[in-house]
Parts: sequence; structure tokens; C-alpha cells
Amino acid sequence: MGISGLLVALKTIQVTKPLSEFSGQTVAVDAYVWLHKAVYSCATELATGQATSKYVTYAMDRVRILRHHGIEPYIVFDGGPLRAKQGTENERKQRREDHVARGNMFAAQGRHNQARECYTKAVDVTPQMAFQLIKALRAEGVKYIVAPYEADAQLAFLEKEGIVSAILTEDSDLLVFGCKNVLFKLDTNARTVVSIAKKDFTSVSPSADSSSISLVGWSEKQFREMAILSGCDYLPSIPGVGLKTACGMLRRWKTPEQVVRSIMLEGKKSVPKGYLQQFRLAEKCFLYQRVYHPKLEQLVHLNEIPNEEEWDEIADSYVGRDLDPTLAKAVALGDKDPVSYSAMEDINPGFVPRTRVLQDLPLPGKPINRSLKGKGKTRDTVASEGILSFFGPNPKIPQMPKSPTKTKVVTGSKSKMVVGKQSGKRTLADIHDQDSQSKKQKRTTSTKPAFTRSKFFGSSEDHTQVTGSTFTPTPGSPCLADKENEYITIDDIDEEEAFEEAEDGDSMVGQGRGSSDAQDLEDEGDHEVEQEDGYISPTPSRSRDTPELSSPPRPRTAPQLGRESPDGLDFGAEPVSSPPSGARSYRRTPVRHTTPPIGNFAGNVLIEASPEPEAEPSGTRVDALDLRNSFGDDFTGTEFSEDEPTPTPLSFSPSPPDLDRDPSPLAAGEELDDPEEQEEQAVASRSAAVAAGWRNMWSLDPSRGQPSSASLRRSGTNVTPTGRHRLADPSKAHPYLYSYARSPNTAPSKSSSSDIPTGKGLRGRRSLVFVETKTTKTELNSESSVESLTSMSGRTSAMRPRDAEPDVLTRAHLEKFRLFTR
DNA sequence: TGGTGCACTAAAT
DNA sequence: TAGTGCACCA
Repeated sequence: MGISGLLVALKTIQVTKPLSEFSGQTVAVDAYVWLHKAVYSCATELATGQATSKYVTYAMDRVRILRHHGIEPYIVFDGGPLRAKQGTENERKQRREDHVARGNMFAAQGRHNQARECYTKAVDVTPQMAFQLIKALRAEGVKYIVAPYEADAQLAFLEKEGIVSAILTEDSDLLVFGCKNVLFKLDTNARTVVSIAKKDFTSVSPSADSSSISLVGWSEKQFREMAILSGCDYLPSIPGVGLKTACGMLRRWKTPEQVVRSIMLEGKKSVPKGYLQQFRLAEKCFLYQRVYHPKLEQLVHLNEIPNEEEWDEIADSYVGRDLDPTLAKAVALGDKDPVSYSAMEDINPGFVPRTRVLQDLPLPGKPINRSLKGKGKTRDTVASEGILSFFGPNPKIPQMPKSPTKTKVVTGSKSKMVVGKQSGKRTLADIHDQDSQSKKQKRTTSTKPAFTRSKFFGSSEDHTQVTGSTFTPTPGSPCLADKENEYITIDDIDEEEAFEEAEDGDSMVGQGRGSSDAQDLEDEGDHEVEQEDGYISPTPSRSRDTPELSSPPRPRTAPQLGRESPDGLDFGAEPVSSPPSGARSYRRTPVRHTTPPIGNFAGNVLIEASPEPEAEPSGTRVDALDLRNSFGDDFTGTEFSEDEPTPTPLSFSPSPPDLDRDPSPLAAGEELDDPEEQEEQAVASRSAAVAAGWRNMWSLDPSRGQPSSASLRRSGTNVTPTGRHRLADPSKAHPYLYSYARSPNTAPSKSSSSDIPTGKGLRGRRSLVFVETKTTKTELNSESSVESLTSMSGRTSAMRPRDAEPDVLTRAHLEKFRLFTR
């Protein structure tokens, strides 16, 4: 989000710099920037509830690149929702649900390409996903922190305190937060970033360059006011006011109050009532948002609140409520969910990142301090080629013959499915890919060379072999990663290339260490040795309960799971308190960050001791959508009058023809003209039998043929070959994609899932119609009874009842309109 | 004509 | 989510 047009306006002070220029510095990184990009590579898995850690690999690659250039990253995660942005979150959540519904529908029809498109729009980065990255960061001793609320404020605080010297992000908001050095557009190929320094602001001038705004002579306060006036995450702009208008008017009228007065007098634009009040609250978010102080180990305001600053209950809640220090610390460490404040759930306990003893990798151009004999490359060439040239398996670890436990061939359908790491693409959406299929089968049946297993999937013996080393990550000591769950360190380089010649890196098979791995950790006790040799990917990503063909049974002995479904297979469906084995690895690692782990909080002790969360993780937020019902009631802007909701959500939908039909085989049959889709249908059909079997095994209560309670969590967004999906039943909502339970009335019906507008119809103001039909006034009334704040002016627009104070409603309309039409 | 906002696309692998 | 191109409007 950020400030629309700001980066463009600051183009002339953007300086592309090599990463090496920041060598020796600690740079704070907005983790969600990476994660949001990374989820694109595994959208289907995430949207359908399958375990994956591809996004972790993506982020860790960048961590290592930074370290390779001598930059010590300080990863900052977003925390709980801020009241000021609650409406934004609700809107996004609604849209994600809609996209999941469409994706499931396409998947049920075998139209996997379209399904994937929907899934990419549906996935969100959840705290539980962030925790997967945290596990990897812990394992490699990378500094990190989970902000109590917004990462932006936390990033700004770290820089303000001198803990970091720059901030790497893609969000222009950081400039509004007052950060001095903000780095954008990390180019991992060119190894550069685009730097914007606050000190250069005053050189921005239309006369001096092509910028359309002038910041000459402006203070930080004026810059912030301009940004807020132009529209920010905390406050939509007055319709018709963008960055240039805001800049020009603020320059002329000096203060936001004068600007607003001028606009009102002019009469051409409609200023929402209470705008100025909201403006000052937004300003407080930029100035005084609560952040975690890693040294004091408690929440503090980003900036000290001056005595003359107006401060009341509303302002206090807007900037994020204070938390009990113990809870705040647990959140900061990732041990507590920053939204629910319950123990962090490990959604992928099979992902157990580990690191090896790391050796310094010299910066490009410098000789590498180790032997590279026999590789046909000089030290210099290795150094210049960089660490990425060494991706691949590690032949160091003694290979083991393949066994059924490593590669599982599932029969029962026309095609044999290879599961495990070797299976490569594992999603239902990709199963239709016959090329992949044949490749997998070839791998399964082919004779492997001697090296048949990865260094990353070593046995427990492998791990215990390497001891006596201390993990002392230093700048320029990268650990490498190639593919999902596979991490390589510089130690592996020697044999890497030779191995790659003999073995396709993707041919590694097996479920890794699995249970024995975790048990080994238990057995190892508190050695001085902090890291095991070899990074382990214990299990390949798989769904726990989806009818996903390549999903193997989870080892029953996996200690980190500890729960079994009625059929004897472990779903891991119930929350697994963090830190699991990965966290254990962290505790055994010399602490590099300033906030050592504080252990695992069990139960609700801390929850009870902590202030009540600002927002209930339940239907209350979703009900906020009902405010849209009031659209136009008291808003006089002509721009909105034309957007009155139409009676039916279908009348406008420009959906593809198939969307309006029953997603039956007949509908799919209409795709016969398309050979590709025809093939998809055929493969999907063949897959159905196997899929149903897996589904029964993983997600159904065998006694009733219904989803078991333990499976509901993951089956909430499942795609089923039969077309059934949990979206038809909000009570079975997936916890990550449906973080906030929806009331029955707001849940899309089964039929509505096929009625969801698509393409252009989903954009723009017409989208309001769809939401309109999903809410009732009853919900509004019930919602208003839930909220106890006496003053409505401090409430999030999204949580405001229909009969709320008019000025607030107007504000809500604007916000809803702005957000939903984006 | 400039500014705003919408539509569309790429993104990762 | 950011960037770009285009249409609309004052």
C-alpha cells in the first residue's frame, strides 16, 4: 500500500547502490515483503492447506545474499492488526475467501491453471507462515523480531534506536514514519538496492527535476501531513485529492486544517465529516504507534508522546494497546500468535531447519579460504560466481539405499504416484501434468547412482557425527539453499558439483529424518555443539488432509506431532505449541539476537494476564462488512450515488460462462475444444479415485464419513476432486485463510461460490453488490451490541454499526469504497 | 492539460 | 503489491 505515487515523486532522489556499500551494517528487513512475493511460488499449496516451505526458502535465500555481502539482516515481521487498519484487513480477508472459492471451483473442474490464478490472489501471509521463516532464522542465528502491531513502525523504531542503519522494504510508508535510510527494490541478480535518504527530501523540486511535487523547505511534519492527505493506510484521502494536490494545497495553506477548510469552501470535493479528527489519529499512528523495545523487553511508543499532545482512550487504542511485557516478549519472539495471543501453531512441524557449521565465504573478488581442488575452478572464480553456484545436494553424507520409506509408490490409479521429495510437483493442480508424471515414474523406477539421498536428509547418525563446532554466524558466512527444505552451507561446496553431475538434485528422496530426527535431538541433550551437520528437511511438503495424491502418511512416531487421527494417522491438526523441534534447535544455538527465547508458553496463562486483544478473532470483524449496507445513506458525494448496490449479485457478473453453471463434469466437458484442458480433465478424473482415498484417510472421520474434528482445520480450504470444499460451510473454515470466523449469514453459500463475479466484474465499485447481499441488518445490530466503546469516533469504520454517528459513517463509506475498489 | 483513479500485468519456480 | 497505461474530469 503505502503512499500512492510517492516513490514516483521521489524518483530523482532514488539512488541505486550495490549491496556491498552496506557491508558491515545491520539492515532491518520487512519480512512480509519477501513472504508476499514468495507465496506466489506456492500459492496452490497454501490455498489448499498443504504444507510447504517454499516461501521460507525464498526468504532465506535473500537473507544469505545479504549476509554474503556483509550485511547483517534484522528481520521484522508484522504483528497484530492495528485498529486503524482493521477495515483494510477485513476487506482483504473477504476478497481472499472469494478467490479461494473460485479457485476451489476451478480445481474441482480440473481447470488447474485458472484455479492457480485464483489461489495466487487468495493466499495471505499468516503469522503461522511467518513462524516457519522464524524457525529458519533461529536455526541460522539471524536476528528477527515480531512487531506487536505493524512492521513499519517496528522497522522505524529499530532505525531510530540505532539498532539498524537502514531499512529494506517496498513500502513507501517507511518514509512517512521518518526513517532516514530506506532501501527498496532489492535486486538479487545485480546485487543492488534503490536507496532513498530522508536528507535528500528537500532537494525534490519540480524545477530541479521531473518530480511534480516540491519538498523544498519542508519539515518532516509537513511531509507526513502531505502523505496522509494524499491517502495512506490509516486514512483514505478526500476523494479527488492525490499526492500532488495534497502537496500543492499544503504548501499554500500550511496546515491540514486550512487545506480541508479550503476544500470545503471550494465545494467541489466532498470532505467526510470528522475527517480532520481521523487525520490526527492517522498522524498518531505514524508518530506514536506501539512497538517492541528489544532491550527494554516491553512495548513502547515509536516516539515519546509530548505533554502537549492530545491523548485519550481512542488515541491509545489507535496506536495499538499496550501488552503485558511477558506477552509482548513472547509475541516478539514468535512464540505467541500476535493476533490471537495463543501459542504459535506450527503449521509445518515437518519443516525443521538446521544449519551446519558455517565458514566465512569471502566477498566476490576475494579468495575463498578453502580448497576447491578438483573442481576445475579457481578460488577466485568460485568467489566471483557467488554462493548460488553451489546449490545442490551434499554427497558428504553417506548415501543410503532407497527404501519404501523414502519413496512411496501409491497405486490404485492408472498412474503411479511418487511421493516425497522426489515427487517434485505435488499439488493436485499439477497432477495433470503428464510430463511430470512420466518424469516421476522414471525416477521411481530408474536405477539411482550411488548417491541416492541428500545430505539434507541424513540419518540421525549423520547428525550426531558433527559435533564440537559452534555456530557463530558472521557477516559473509552464508548458508545456501536450493530447493524447498534444502539448505546448503559452504561446507558442502566441495562435493557439490561432482555430485550434481551424477545425480539430479531433484532426485533426492525420502521423508528425511522424520521422527528419528527429532528423537535424536532429544537424545543429544544440551551439548555445547549448537548445530548439527547438514540441513535437514525431515519431510516433504504434503497435505495433512487434502485429497492430494502425493500425500504420504505421516510417520506415526513423529514426536513433534503427538496427535493422531482416529484412523491412526497423525493430522497434526490441533495447534502445536511452538517452538517445536525447530525451536529447540534455536535454543541450542548461541543467541545472536537481542531477545533470547523465553520458552514455550502453555495454556492461556499469558492470555489471561494480557489485555484483551483489540479485535476479536471471530465474527465481529467480518460483520464490519455490513457497514457497506449503509453506503449512500448519508454520504452525499455524487461519485457514490451511481454505485448503489443492485438487487442481485449476479446481474452484473461478467463471469466466464462456466461460472454460472453447475461445476459438473458436463461443464468441464465444454472444454473439449481445448486439448490441454481436455487432458486436464482426463487426468483429474483418473486422479479422483486416489484422491478420494487419501481424503478419506486424512480428513474424514472413518466412523461417520465426515470430516473429523481434528481435520477440520486443514480441510477448510481443501480442494476436492469431487468439487466439494469447505467453503460451503463456514463452520469448517480454514484457520489461516479464515482467521476470523464468519457468521453463517456472511458465509458464501455453495451456490454463491459459483456466482462469484470474476475478472473485471470483480473489480471496481460493482464489487460492492456482492458484499451487500451477504450481510444483514441483524448482524449490524448484534455487532453493535458486542462493541462496548461508548465513543464511536474511535472505532474502526469496519466495526461501526449502521446507526452510528453520521460523520463516522461517512468516513467508513469512504474507506470501504476506497479499499474495495482497489 | 494535469491529476486522479481504474484496469491490467508481473511477481516465483 | 508495484508499476504502467489509459480514461475521465475539472
